[in-house]
Amino acid sequence: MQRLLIVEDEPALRRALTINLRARSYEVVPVGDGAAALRAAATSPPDLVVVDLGLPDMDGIEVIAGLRGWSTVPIIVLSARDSQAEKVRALDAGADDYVTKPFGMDEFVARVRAALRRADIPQLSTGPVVTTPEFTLDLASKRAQREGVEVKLTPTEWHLVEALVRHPGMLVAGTQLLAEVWGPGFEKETNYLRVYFAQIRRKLEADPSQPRHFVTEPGLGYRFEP
Amino acid sequence: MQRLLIVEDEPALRRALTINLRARSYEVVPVGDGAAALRAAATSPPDLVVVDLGLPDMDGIEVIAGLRGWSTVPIIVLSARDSQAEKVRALDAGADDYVTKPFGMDEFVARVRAALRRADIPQLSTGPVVTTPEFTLDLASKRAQREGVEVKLTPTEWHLVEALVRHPGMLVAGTQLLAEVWGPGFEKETNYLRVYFAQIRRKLEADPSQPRHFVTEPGLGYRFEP
DNA sequence: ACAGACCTTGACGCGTTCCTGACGCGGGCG
DNA sequence: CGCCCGCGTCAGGAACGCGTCAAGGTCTGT
Repeated sequence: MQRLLIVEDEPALRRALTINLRARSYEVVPVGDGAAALRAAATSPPDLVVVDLGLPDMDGIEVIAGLRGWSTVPIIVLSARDSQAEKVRALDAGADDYVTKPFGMDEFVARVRAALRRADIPQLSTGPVVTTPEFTLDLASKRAQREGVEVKLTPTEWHLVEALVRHPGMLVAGTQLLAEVWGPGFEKETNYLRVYFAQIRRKLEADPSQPRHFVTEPGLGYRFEP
Repeated sequence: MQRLLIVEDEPALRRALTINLRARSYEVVPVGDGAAALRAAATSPPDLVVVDLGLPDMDGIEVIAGLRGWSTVPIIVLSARDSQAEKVRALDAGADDYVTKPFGMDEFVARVRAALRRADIPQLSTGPVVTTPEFTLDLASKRAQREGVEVKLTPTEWHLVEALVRHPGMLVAGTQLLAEVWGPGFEKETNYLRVYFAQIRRKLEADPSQPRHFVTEPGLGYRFEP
């Protein structure tokens, strides 16, 4: 989860921002003045900072400068002032975006997403990883290992595993898997499923003849047990 | 000098942007429609793209999507439409900033500066120097050495190495590499990858027939192992 | 104009993957 | 009790992807 630092002195707006961002499952650290903001950023670095220009204790520009001295965290500025000079000052001080009050919450959150996305590009993404006691699957980087040793899966095996693992614990009909992996029109080729699940089990399950994670529900479909 | 691609159909505004940005000593490539924009971006990649949402030949969102398929270049959107839904759509399609017309030139240029600055921040996880037990790559100064001795890579080889090394340990699809290095439309030319990876391995790997760092995952893509 | 480096393109051999059919097994049903 | 359907297993042939090599074409610097 990504942590956002909100620097806003007006309690009503601070509360509104906090609630809205938490609702989108960000971790939010709300503070009310610049000194607290710099302190919070230093102790536990956030992934993005939202700062109001009109703070009681110090100018928002100073907060930006204080952060930029040692951090490249994305900064979004909030301000009631709409003058060009003010925007230029904030952006050139190191802000990444400038939003004028009043603003729409949807737009604001979209700008937060954009800023996080831009900053995250170099990050070594820990993509969706599926873990069981016996093997782990990294769907993003297409890595699979069973009891520590790397296992190689073929393209169709990956495709089939993904289609099933996407719904953990759920029962997925064979026709649905066939349509997703081989395309519409292959719903009758249940042979494929038998052959490929046999290979997948041989590579990933401890006892391929008695699968514990890639389970067949006779007559219904298949299920992945985490 | 940094090159900016301006996509704006209205001649007056296109001219005004070009003049103002050239006055700040940017190199400006002005085009009038989306097709020309994608063509220009593919032939000589810009450092930043400014795109108007209201284009004669295609929706600006399509231009953004077309660029984002293979490039992470910063994109600033211009639009006369002020609706939140429109802004969210553009930002989520991959735009970095959204400026509503009419806008002040000073603010606009400041946003250009901010976007360029953000894109320029060196990638934290993979610094400009990549090191493995057998060879070292300095992406910034385009120098490579294997076991101490200098090795020369051609421009295309560098481009391909960069595209892959940017995601260490991750699997990168062949089509993605082709689009990034040769441009969109070359996704089918898998020959290029085989030829160039053979050359790269011959120059950098200890045993080119059994590569340890530039690994190919049959049917899936390629992977760089640090 | 010439030589060299670089990029593109095609052909060939090899290994792997995918598809297909056949066989055996076990449970449900008449 | 015997039949049938669904599932797991196995093996062989076709098709595909990859590595390698070599030749032609383009561009650059001399």
